[in-house]
Amino acid sequence: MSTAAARRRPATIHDVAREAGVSRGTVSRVLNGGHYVSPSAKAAVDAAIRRTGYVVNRHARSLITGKSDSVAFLLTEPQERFFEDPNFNVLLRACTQALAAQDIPLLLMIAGTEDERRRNLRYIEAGHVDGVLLVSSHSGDPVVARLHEAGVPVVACGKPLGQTAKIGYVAADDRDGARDMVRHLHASGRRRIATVTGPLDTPGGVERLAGYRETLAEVGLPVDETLIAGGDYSRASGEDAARALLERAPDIDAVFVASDLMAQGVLDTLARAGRRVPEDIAVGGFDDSPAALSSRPSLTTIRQPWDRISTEMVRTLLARIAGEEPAAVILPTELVRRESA
Amino acid sequence: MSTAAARRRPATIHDVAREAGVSRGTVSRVLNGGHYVSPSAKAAVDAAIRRTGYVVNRHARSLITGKSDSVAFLLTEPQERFFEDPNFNVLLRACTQALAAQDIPLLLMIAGTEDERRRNLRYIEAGHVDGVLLVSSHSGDPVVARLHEAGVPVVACGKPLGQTAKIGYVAADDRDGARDMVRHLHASGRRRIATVTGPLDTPGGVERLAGYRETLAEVGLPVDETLIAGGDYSRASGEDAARALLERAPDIDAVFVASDLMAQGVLDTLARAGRRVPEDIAVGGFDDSPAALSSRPSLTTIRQPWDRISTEMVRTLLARIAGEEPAAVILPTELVRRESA
DNA sequence: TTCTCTACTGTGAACGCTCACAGATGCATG
DNA sequence: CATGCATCTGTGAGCGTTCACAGTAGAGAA
Repeated sequence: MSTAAARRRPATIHDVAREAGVSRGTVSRVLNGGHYVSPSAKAAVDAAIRRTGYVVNRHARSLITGKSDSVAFLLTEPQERFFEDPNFNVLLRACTQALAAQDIPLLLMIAGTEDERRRNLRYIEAGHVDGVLLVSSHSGDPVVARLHEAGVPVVACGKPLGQTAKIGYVAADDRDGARDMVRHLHASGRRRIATVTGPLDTPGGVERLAGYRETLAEVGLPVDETLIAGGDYSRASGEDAARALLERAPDIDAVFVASDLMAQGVLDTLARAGRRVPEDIAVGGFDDSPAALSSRPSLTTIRQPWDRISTEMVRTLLARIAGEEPAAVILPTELVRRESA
Repeated sequence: MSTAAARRRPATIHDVAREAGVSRGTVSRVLNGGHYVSPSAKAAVDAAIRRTGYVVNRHARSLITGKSDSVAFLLTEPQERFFEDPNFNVLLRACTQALAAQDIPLLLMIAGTEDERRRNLRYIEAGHVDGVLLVSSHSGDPVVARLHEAGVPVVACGKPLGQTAKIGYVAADDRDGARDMVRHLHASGRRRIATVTGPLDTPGGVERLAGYRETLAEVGLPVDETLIAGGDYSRASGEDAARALLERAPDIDAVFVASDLMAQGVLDTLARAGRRVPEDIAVGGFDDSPAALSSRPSLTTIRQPWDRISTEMVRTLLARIAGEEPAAVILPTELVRRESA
């Protein structure tokens, strides 16, 4: 403490009690809702708190209550996703702020490697957090089962695939979003509509493909398997998929791409192949990420309500912590029309 | 606890002691380095810990040690930056992992609004975290002074501007990076080298401009103020700046842009104005963000060593917490040659 | 009056850990 | 044989809360 002001010993509930001329118990009651406290006592305590600058010691509180009043944001993605996907930013930020509004700190945990996974699970299972906001897309993630087994309240972002356990989750209506996009492409006169899927071990990948299939059937278009190319949400995989599609089916007039990032790759490949967008081929993305606006042409896409997803995740998790049953929340998406379709 | 396995009462240090046939004190010593513990006792305790699945209760520990063994990552940026800037992702992720390696959780705090700022400061000043990794670029941020005053160890990302207090920080060598880029442009034959600056109340903005000026002087080129256009790191500001430059000095043959995002805007404007890159005008960026690779043409840029910045921030902060004096760490940048220059 | 009920208040006992201290043991030294 | 020292071990106190409980006072009912 040589260069900075020394840290004073912070005021305790005892100091406040003495200052206010009441007992610890009364101060504690004021702190926790103020029931069974006379107005005069409450006023005295409030004043004493202000005068002393008292802030509860959460460690002491947690020690006795057995709750930590904190929540983990656990990411079990391979690292690249976290980098590339701009949605994580929004999600993380909105969750942090929704929690901050309730004075609950968010612990960020990243479990990329097996070692990190073990360490984080250990921490969580030790009861150091009251609940977990889980971002994990791959099918059959062992972390999900482990957390459930340990009895830790969990809310996932997106429906956890391949889980027997009943886990609460919040997700955008991927299937409906895909339907909207394909309907839009069809309504604008396209008849050879291809798709680039996301990874099929993720809920988004599966659902968006399902929506694509359903809509083709609905409008009476044949589902042609050569029009379906697989991607992994990365830009590069979009380029590859578009190349494959152009080769297998040069007559396509539209592509529904399961993410904006891949759509950028598709646009690149199409440009290189001399196809004009949207004149020759319409392209629809998914996510409404910043990339959608900055790409050339700008992307028609499906907006996922990330801010609402975040607040719902937090709300659902807090309810779960309070003892409610796990629930699934599906939120509507929105078609955003721009230049590419 | 209806749907999930009930949470068992976790093992305490007492349980371990009984299981190992020693006292609490001995277990505690094993937990904290194992000094003054006989090999046989240590072995018994280790075995007992494994058998009971014991994990320390950090709340109890913190209550007596007065330390929290956690660190805050505090962001006092206006929100947009957090979204747009891909560097935050890398920084945040690397910090989380560097801390995780020491078993120190990271609390994510975002102080966009005044209310959030107050809340977070209150939390930090109450001693709920041992130190703060601070990301705040604007000059004279009151948060910096407040934290310093409260005696909380702080390490900033980038030199804090307009602070009288001595704050430790870690930064890339912005000035040197700018020098490298301008030298590179000069070496490739360019003689009318313009620049688009970052916001001049941020260290990056100031230093990169300084590097630009120094290098022009060094190679004997006149510093022409009409060749300097201001930006705010956003893509849109890059477009505007490029337009202004083309108008004021149509004969420029190179632009050093202080961020990749702005450089993308510059590329857009140049393309619209019919200038070819790099044939007519060379463009150099800064950051080596993903955008640099995906832009067309790909951007020659300056890589900031974000992974090293992160690990150094963590290392410095932990040292600071351990009582060392605040230090400044400047890390070298690297020129990445691509198509645009 | 006496009893009951409600509103309020204070007190001791935890929560699980670390730290200081006291004590024990063994070995080298005087 | 006493003394010192280093190594090892157990014990009690206390960190700052909350919670259960006991207790007081006053109002209203019997």
